[in-house]
Amino acid sequence: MSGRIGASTPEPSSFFERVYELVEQIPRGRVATYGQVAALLGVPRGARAVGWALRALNRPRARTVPWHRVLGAGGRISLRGGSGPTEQRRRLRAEGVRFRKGCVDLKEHGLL
DNA sequence: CTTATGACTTTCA
DNA sequence: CTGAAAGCCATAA
Repeated sequence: MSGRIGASTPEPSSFFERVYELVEQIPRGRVATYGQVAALLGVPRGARAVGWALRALNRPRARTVPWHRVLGAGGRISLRGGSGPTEQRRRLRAEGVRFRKGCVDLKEHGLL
């Protein structure tokens, strides 16, 4: 490591790490949308990129990232197919999140 | 460098 | 409400 970045600099290697860090900071009982996460990262239009980061969690190397706290626009579950949506809904419910017609109230659980 | 994919979002019919 | 299309971002090949 010659002249590499400062050791005390968290320096995220990729956009992924930034997403993980942010999602990990989401308090229990609270939910955020892809667009919100992307916006907080500085990319209001990077909702897709955020989806890519979470999708990587599917892989066996996943860390303790509460991906189930990330929903689509309007607090709606974007995941489709597989046991994704079911698992997410189940976990959120276990955290005290109330569902409204299959959607979550961002007014109550939104990041504010 | 270009191409293709995707756990997104918004708009139009 | 449902369905389709376009736009934008990041990564992998």
